[in-house]
Amino acid sequence: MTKSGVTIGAAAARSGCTPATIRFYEEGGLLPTIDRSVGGRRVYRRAEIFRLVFIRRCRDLGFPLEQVRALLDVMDGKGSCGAARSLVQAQIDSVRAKRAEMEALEQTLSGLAASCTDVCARGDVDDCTMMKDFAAAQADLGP
Amino acid sequence: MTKSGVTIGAAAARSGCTPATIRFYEEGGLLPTIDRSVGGRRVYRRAEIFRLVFIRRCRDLGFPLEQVRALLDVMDGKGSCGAARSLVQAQIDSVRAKRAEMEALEQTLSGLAASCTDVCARGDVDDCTMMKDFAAAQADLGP
DNA sequence: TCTCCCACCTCAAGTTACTTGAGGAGCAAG
DNA sequence: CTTGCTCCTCAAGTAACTTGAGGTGGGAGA
Repeated sequence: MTKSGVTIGAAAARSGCTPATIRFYEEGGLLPTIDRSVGGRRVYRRAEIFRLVFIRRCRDLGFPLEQVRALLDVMDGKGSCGAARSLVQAQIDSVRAKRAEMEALEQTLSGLAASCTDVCARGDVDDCTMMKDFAAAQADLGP
Repeated sequence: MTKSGVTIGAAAARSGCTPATIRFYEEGGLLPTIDRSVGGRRVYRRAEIFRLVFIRRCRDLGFPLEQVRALLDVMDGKGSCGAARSLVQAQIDSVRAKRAEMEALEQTLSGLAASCTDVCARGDVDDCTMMKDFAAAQADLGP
């Protein structure tokens, strides 16, 4: 039962990151310095892979790397639970705002497409109501 | 009634872009070559400002510049209405997918925050259920 | 054992859509 | 005529990676 380690490829497969991304994270200090094999290859153990999965999950949840760094600090005991909670709350707010924006976009775009589908019989640009609607939202341009 | 033109600052104010962004668009070919005053300053007229507003609106709707370019081609008569329609449809799909993703994120994050708020009395990391939950989603890491 | 090829290594540059900064010049007001 | 704002160009910086060039290592098949 030696501390068996795996190559960057295996770590990538297990964490859902690409090898290049993993190296990038290491360079950015999100991972500790990784041990190397005799041949100079990186050797990943459980703890590192866990950390990679954690990072990956945070990224999936939309956290920017800087905040992932802060969350890792919390995980490492270098920060308070409250700090993590407020990061998460901020992220919730941000996601909620983005979701609302997406809903509005979906509405607007659907409207554009619908007007086109209804009115434009052929593919003639001059008659395309959609392009007109695109422009219609454009308020006064001044003199 | 000469063709009165405005400076880049005024064009920026009217279009909602910044001067730097406008120059960037010009360099990227989204705008035609802009006339210059005697002193070498860019002079914007109605058509250009209209174009800027159009670009701005497309960007607000989430279109990447490459697709904005395609939509501008349509507006310029260099593309079919059908082409524009399929771009818009693709954008709708993309926005819809993103919105769904945002909803899921909101759920997940809210769950994390709630578990923390319920259980964690103080700001002690060791007791923070949230950080545990972050980790909990992490499946088997292999040997 | 030899050879092959894939996975790995480093370093540099490219991507998107801009933003920021340095260094210099026009232009209108006081 | 001097201030100070806006403008000019060119270069570099940003997030979060990805891609590519050029070179090494190591396990598998012949």
